[in-house]
Amino acid sequence: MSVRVRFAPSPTGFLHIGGLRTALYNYLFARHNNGTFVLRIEDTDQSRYVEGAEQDIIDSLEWTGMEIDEGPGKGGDFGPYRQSERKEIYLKYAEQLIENDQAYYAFDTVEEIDEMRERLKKSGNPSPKYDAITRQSMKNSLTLPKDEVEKRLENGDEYVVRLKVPRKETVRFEDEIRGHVSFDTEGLDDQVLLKSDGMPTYHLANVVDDHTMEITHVIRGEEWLSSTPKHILLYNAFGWEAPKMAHLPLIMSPSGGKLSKRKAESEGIPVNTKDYISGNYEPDALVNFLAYLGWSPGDDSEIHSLEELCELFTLDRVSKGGAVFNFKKLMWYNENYIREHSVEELKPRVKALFEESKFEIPSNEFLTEVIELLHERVSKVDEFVSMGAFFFEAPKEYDPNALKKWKDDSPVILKAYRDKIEQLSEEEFEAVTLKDKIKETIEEHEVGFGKLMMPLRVAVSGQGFGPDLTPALELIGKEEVLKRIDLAIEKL
RNA sequence: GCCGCGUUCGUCUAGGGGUCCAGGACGCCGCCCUUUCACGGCGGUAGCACGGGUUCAAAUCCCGUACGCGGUACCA
Repeated sequence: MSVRVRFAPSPTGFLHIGGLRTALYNYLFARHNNGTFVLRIEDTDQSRYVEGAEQDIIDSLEWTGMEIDEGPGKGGDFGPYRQSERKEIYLKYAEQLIENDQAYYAFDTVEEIDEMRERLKKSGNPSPKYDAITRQSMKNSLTLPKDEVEKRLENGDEYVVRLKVPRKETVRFEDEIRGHVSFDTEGLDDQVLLKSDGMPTYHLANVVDDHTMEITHVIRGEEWLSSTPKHILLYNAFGWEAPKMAHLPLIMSPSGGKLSKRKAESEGIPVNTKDYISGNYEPDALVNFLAYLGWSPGDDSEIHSLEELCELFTLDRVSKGGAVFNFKKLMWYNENYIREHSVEELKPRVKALFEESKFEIPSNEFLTEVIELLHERVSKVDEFVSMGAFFFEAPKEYDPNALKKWKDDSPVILKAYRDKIEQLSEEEFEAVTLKDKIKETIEEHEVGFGKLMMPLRVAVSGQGFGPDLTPALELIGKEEVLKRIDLAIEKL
């Protein structure tokens, strides 16, 4: 049987970076096995539905280069791929379970259930459940006379369908990542399968869909591990074979705990995929980084394209423990990929960014040189703009940090250099010559290289770091360079 | 509380009983290259949570403890 996996996010907001990794692992697994990657939208909670979330998910996947084989908008033989559009299917299966005495109608109101929990808590039960014991004293089709149940259903009374969880049984399953896992049903409650609004809960929908969509491997986050026994019970109740299960370690925040929006962002980590898109990160860097958060190919390699990752990925190499999101490592990946990309590849994106910032690009050659000069120095593609703005305009202000290098004798030395290069013709105003003049100047003043270099850099760029200086001067041009030096001497 | 899952350098990880006084990567530190900023190269720092077994031999297997994380909803 060919491999079929699904990424099944719920459209309750923008795609979380953890969700993206889950998608990635599913995708890699699918491609590695020549299988099918399905996108399924789990929109069964109408109260949490967020407009645009589904599109955000699709856009995010596309940005990273993951191709969806089946899904909403894409089609496929197992649709529809939105759970809200499959409502009748779940109803049918829920009724089937009731018929087979595997599930039952329950008419209790939320208040009545709360009351029951309160009561049990008071009498010393720390974790009251709607289970094999308590269901006997609740209002459901197991306790109510048959005709009353029918009457209530006919009247359109609100009800839910609950799974009849056996009282004392051990549910065992083999997790592809964790190995043998077992739970006692005693700790489970009679899971609601069908909500009173007619929508299925995640548990029912996911089991029905995974089965009817012929999913072979369920690869999802560890937060689902605890509900897996309910799912296994459901597969058994239907008489279906359960797919293979693989529970991924969670991505943690540097301060510990699940990488939640609030926590992550307070620690400087963007949490939504769209933040990485708008933040101009390299998609292949993010993918590479995410792939290695909880997985490794087992050798000493670090850099792999999506295609290579597909080739390398196997579930048995996924680690079990949670993985802390290491932002600096992401940035390392990002730098790496920027350097790997050629100037030509980078150019359209950099051009757009400059234009966004209202800089006028004099010529294609000019832009090429700017990119070349900065290529090895930027961590993120938008830094071409922040770091390279001075190619386009005089610094508006001087970085206070860089100004520490501006000493009392700086104006004198700088002035000397200025007067030297002023003698140069336009044609002579090129990097090598400019560098020679620097040498001349420092020799005459008997100072070190930095004594001139740093003030010059500050005067021209406003910063203490940046591209190779003399080629930058050449690119900016004689007139403008002289102007900036004069301005700096005057202002500083 | 209860249930479950985890635990190798600060972080991501390699490591399936001897070849491990534990390897790689990020970070950090130093040196080299560069009379600037970087890239790059080289080197260093630092870890098997703890306690008991099993075994000639344990990071590796078993049991406990601690700690962490997850779940415990008509949310997914």
